[in-house]
Amino acid sequence: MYDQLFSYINRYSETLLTPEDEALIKTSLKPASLKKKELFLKQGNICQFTGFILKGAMRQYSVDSAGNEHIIQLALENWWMVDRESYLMKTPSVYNIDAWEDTELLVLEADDLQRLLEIPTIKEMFWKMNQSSFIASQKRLNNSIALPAMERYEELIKTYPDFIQRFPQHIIASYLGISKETLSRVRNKRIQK
Amino acid sequence: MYDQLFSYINRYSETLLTPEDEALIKTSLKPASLKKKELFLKQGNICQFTGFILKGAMRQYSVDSAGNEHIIQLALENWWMVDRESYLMKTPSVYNIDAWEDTELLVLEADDLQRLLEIPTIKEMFWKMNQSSFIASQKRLNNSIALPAMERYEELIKTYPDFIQRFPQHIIASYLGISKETLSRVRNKRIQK
DNA sequence: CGCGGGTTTGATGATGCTCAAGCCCGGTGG
DNA sequence: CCACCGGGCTTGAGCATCATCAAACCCGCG
Repeated sequence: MYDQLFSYINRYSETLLTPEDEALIKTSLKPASLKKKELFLKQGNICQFTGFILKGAMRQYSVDSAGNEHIIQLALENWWMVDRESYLMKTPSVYNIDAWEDTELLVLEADDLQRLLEIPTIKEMFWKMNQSSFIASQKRLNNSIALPAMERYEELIKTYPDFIQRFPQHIIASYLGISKETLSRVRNKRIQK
Repeated sequence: MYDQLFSYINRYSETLLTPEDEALIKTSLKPASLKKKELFLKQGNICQFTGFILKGAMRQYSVDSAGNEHIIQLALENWWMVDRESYLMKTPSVYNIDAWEDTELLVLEADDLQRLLEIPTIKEMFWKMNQSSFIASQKRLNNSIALPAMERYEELIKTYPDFIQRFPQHIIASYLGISKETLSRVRNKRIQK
């Protein structure tokens, strides 16, 4: 179960984990599981855990005043899921996080994270993860202000083809910031070509 | 000149910079200046520097196939400006970065950054900066898919009131992902209330 | 067989864009 | 001192994109 995490970490870092590192990781990250639609984080609560997805699919989303969901982030196996702001600042979150499929996780409390960051290999992994999260977020932002619906969809297919397989279209639509009807029509037009 | 940077760093970290740290910083970050509209990074080039703004105002933007500019990021005094992806991966950038006002900077090459990161205080500062960059970017993304034009403008006024003072409206409009005409009309409606 | 979740299709309308014109204002040069 | 110019802002008309609402369809499952 932990091997999946270890090999993930080793892939992101120059120096491999020592057995002692692995032992510390095992005591810090605890197994958890979520049924489909079960909440991992509820709007208004403080995000207690960072989750590493072993198996399954999750969503992070906000709910606006009209009750519409807006998908901020989707995540599959070997992704980290957390509301960083709430987790780090211990402030109430404006987002919900839930499971879209039955999901197996390893979860990490904020205090334990601090201990883990003593391990250089771990620190390096999180460092790189932060970098790439920011870069990805900035790209998506650029797409969302610079590209029309159709091209945003094209981009998504190129960048995260798995999402299309694993999430229904109305989720994908929300992730792209368009309505499910518009996405449906966009897909029709694509096929015509 | 460097004092401004030192006090910025000290504000972001628990432990203060030592005189040796400061000496290393001085040899790593070099003064530079840009005239209004002068490019700091040109689309297609590799981003060579991270810039710390001592005085002035900068923009980072993409240009779409129709020739329209889309503002990805605005920055004022005590902000860092860089295309992280290009800078770190040494890949050609899809963005332009230029000065909107005459600007004084301290610039840092990627290799020198690695040396600086040996200093724990510096590492901690960049760590926190990465975190908050990501959080800010995610918030802005959420706004851009969840909120209509008017509310996005309200958010901007709350979050970065300085931007409104320092940048003309057509820049603000582009930052919000709307046309300058729409922003103009939005502002009219606001005043009516 | 009926139900629930998901997708499609059509009609209608809001939001925001484009294009074009005019205005305002602070230079700059005659 | 005035004319003109450029950059920025505003306003209006027409239009494209996309959202909303409603209905129908599809299909896997109890």
